[in-house]
Amino acid sequence: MEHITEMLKGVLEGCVLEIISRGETYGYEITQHLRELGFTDVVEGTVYTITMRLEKHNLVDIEKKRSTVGPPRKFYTLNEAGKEKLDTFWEKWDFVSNKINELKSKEIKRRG
Amino acid sequence: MEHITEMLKGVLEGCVLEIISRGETYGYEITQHLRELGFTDVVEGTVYTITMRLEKHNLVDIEKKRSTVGPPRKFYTLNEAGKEKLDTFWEKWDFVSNKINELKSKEIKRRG
DNA sequence: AACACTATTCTGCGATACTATATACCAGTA
DNA sequence: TACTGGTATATAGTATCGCAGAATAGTGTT
Repeated sequence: MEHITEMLKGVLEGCVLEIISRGETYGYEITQHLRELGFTDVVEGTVYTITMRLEKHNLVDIEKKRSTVGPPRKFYTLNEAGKEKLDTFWEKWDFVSNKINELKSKEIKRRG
Repeated sequence: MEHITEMLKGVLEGCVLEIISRGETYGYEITQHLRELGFTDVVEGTVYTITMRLEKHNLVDIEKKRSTVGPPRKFYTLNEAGKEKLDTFWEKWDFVSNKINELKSKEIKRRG
């Protein structure tokens, strides 16, 4: 699926939070998870801007570890604030997606 | 529900297209529909920028009609291009929302 | 050395929704 | 007449977010 850029706004960060919540991981690996999920066009730069934002907002803890296959990796884990942010994200997601599916399936009340 | 601004990016236009597809309507009324749907914080200005975009992209036909309760209304109907855009929107929505719900519910494959 | 692969970092851009405001039209009321 | 409130379009400016594209940096292989 292509050209879903705009539709990903506001949800990609939530997806990254969710992925990090499953266990410590780093940017490059997050990108691969997203691609496997089906968001095949996501590139490293995009994920980088998100992880940078998570750092800036103090939602993650960071640990740098050496790798045998390349430069050091920055491993992320969610801290308490990050977990709260993730919970809030899913609440918003449920709300918005329910409303949109409602619109998709239901008749609209028309005024006289 | 508040602060869902970013999550609405990319879907609000689709919602407006869907609302117009149900029958000719105008900006102010579209805003009210969205508010009734649950997007209570959507304001006229936001919808206006969307309808202007639809006009610019030639997705709607326009008819100006007088009103007994205020200034003239600009009624919109979807043209063929608009209907195609709407179909594409729902395809993208189904794709994205399925993927995200998948992420929400499933385990992630972890590599060794 | 040269190359391939992994991985992070950086910067500027375009698209979108929001804020705030201005303008205009009409009805009802004092 | 003047005022108020609801209806309705229009516009300028701002912030956020994902993307494109490239640079940089380690490590192992040839």
